[in-house]
Amino acid sequence: MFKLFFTHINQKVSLTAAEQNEVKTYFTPKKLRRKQYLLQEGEVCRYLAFVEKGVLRSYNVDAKGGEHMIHFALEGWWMADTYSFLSGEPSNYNIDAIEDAELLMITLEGFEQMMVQVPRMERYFRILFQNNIISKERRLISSISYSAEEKYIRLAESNPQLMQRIPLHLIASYLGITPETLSRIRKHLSQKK
Amino acid sequence: MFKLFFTHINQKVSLTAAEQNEVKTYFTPKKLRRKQYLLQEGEVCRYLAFVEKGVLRSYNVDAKGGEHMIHFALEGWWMADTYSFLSGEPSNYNIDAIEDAELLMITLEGFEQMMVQVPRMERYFRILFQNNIISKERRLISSISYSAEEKYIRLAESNPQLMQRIPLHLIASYLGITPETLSRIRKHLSQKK
DNA sequence: AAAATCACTTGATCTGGATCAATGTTTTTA
DNA sequence: TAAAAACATTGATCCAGATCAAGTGATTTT
Repeated sequence: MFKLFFTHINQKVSLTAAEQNEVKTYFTPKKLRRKQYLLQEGEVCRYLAFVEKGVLRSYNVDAKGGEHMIHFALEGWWMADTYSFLSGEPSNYNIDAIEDAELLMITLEGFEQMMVQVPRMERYFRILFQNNIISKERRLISSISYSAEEKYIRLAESNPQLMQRIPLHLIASYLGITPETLSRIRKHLSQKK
Repeated sequence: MFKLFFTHINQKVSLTAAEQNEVKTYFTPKKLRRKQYLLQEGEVCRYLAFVEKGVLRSYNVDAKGGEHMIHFALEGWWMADTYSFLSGEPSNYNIDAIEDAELLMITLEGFEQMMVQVPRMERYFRILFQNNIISKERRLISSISYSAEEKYIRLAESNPQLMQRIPLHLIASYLGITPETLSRIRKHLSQKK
């Protein structure tokens, strides 16, 4: 269950066997069926989840009932509504599984305790957050400075795995464009080649 | 010089006098005149800078010569091209001063050493990065899901200080809209009231 | 295995915000 | 303190991408 988990962590910081055993105690495994919610709008996000298997997404619903996909997480990624998780305020987002998933979850209390007890995990998260900032920055710039077609190309290049795993209408939503526009972009790109 | 700096840090973690003295040794002060560059496109971003005074911005220049403002930093904020700073790759961005500024700067080597030597600073940055992720997420959602007018309102509400300090055409650029559109939005909003 | 829902495509039309252009205003620089 | 540069506003026009509408497979549900 913790195989992928420690592989990922040990890529950034090296934990001793003792540290690994301690870290394990903070996490609870959970299985999620396709379409099952991990978090629903209005609830407080109680868990930060590591995805061992499957795919999660987070999204919100606007005034007109339109869904906007905010994030996704494949194997090896983390998922939560960071704001709600850290502040304890109710979330504006939903998180559910796009594919059956296996998660390792930690509560905020567990997380904070672990930061104190296992300094190397604080390092791990500092580094993880650094990298997260870099990729959010990339997405932000994409979203502000590029055309719909360029956004799609940049995403497809930086995350080719996604295209296999996530339905196109969700990719469109993630890019902030409509499925119709994405369909036309893909048609256009395939004709070019 | 370090007054605001330690005020900010001590809001998140409490440093002892000894820790403060050690932390100081990693930082170099620097003054920047209005319009002076801290970083130019093509250079590696060698410093992470804390803004003691003044205002910085980062921006890039697109193929058509258009400038896109990516970030700004007022007093108490940090500024760098995170990606270039951490990876050592040349930056695609420029950073300069919008107002005369006083900075405290640290190199990557200094930063990494400080993370090891002063664990409480690693905690500080872990928390800083957490919060940074939350605000980037907010901006991202704004940019994907809201109209130009809503984006402006959200920014004005979450960062009222900005409106006083930063010229409107840069605010427009930060929001990913044109100055003309921003001008019309502001006219429209002022007529409403 | 029929019905319902979901995913994707294609076409026609509409629109928010961009672009182009001109003018006024404020700030900087020499 | 005059000239130049930067900033902001307003108007006219244009277009990338949204919206609306309809149709075709896939996949899920019963």
